Amino acid sequence: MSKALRRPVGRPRANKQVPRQPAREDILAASAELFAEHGFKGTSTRMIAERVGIRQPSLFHHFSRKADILEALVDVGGQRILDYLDRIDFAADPRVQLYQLIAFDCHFLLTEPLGINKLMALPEVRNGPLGVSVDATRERILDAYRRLIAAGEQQGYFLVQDLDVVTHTVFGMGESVWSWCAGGVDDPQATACIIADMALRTLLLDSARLPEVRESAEAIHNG
Amino acid sequence: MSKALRRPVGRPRANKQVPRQPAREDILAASAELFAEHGFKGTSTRMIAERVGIRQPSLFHHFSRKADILEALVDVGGQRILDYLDRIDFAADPRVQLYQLIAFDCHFLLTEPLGINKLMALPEVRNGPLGVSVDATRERILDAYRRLIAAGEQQGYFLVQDLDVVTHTVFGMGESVWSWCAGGVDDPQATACIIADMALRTLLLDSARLPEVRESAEAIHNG
DNA sequence: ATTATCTATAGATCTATAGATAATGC
DNA sequence: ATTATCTATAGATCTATAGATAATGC
Repeated sequence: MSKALRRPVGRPRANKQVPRQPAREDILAASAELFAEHGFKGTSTRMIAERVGIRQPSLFHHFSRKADILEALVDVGGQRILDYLDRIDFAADPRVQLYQLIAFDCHFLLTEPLGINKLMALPEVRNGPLGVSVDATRERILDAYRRLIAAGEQQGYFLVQDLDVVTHTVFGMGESVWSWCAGGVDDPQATACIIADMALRTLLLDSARLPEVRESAEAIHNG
Repeated sequence: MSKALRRPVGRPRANKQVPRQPAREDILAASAELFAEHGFKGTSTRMIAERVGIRQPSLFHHFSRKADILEALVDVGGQRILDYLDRIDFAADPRVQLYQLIAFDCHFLLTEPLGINKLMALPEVRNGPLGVSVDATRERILDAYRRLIAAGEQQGYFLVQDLDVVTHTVFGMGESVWSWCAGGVDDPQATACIIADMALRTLLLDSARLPEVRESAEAIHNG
């Protein structure tokens, strides 16, 4: 008998279906979709439970408060990016590092299965009790962008009129994918490169150097 | 006696304060702030009423459903932009027209008093019953961007790798201001120009021409 | 014994309606 | 007479708890 068909521990579900993955995973996936569509307050625990295929109070066996579900989702999303930031080499060519950062950011947002990017726009995430940790994460990402852009300017590669405005705008170029890629995108890698290209053109004094920056970035990425 | 001190028609408010502007205006302003901070569902009619200084059921004298408040707010924001779109001259130099569109968009988002831009990110606006009209507005704005970018490419001014990706990203550069200008910005006009500059550099094959584009845009704007 | 679910429900909201009331306008 | 507010409240949620139950594990 395959393990998947074996009845799991615990009372069977009312709908008699056997879950194919742990309920916790199902809850997170269902909640991510619903929160993105209806907002946190606009999604009732009943709606989540219904999509998962359990009764509403059963949710509380896995998460003791509704807000904990949102918190778990946001944590997952933040961690992946923070891990990447730690691998940036701030001593290397800032043009190449920035290209890679933007491409990674876009690619992550385009491929991450739970659509966590959309959750970051929820007022409950930005202003709610989670606000503190989300803001800290966001600030760390922005800071990486800011440092790379400032370094590129100092080394004479970039034209920067106002560091803060430029940083936020470049950051926004990557983030903006979530607002329209809802249905996903054919080739996330290619899209990420187009956006990274555009971001670099925004900054480079000599945009003729873009091809070599792109090549270096891809060489390191693949090597 | 000044008109402001004269008691208005109707039963006095429980807090005994005399309103200085029509209740309807107060309700819209209070709701815009609260919706942006807590989301639509996360804002109760009681919270709105409290901020306005009236009792909760009194709201329904001005708006018969809570959703009507949100709808009124979104309509105001959309109309200003749509009016601008009608004034675009698609026969003129697309570089200049695009520069002006981006600058207008940013400037509007940075100065519009109710912060309506933030409301556009609410799931209830994007996916709710209002979705239809909001999507139509958004699509019309995107279409203006798309047409100008395509025209610029055809006339040999712009480099466009993928019209859709480029259009959304350029559009997103303007929109991204709402995510960080929460507290407002010192010089909205200057910020709008920096962002329009960046957007054009993203597209221009020959970025040395940017100053003349900017000058033309400003000349028309002031003329 | 342990686990994951179930049923039933308490208690706290939240939206909107009904009908009274206290002003101004004429 | 008209207006904008008020008080009181119905009816519909929604979150979370309590305690029962139906599986597996040993």
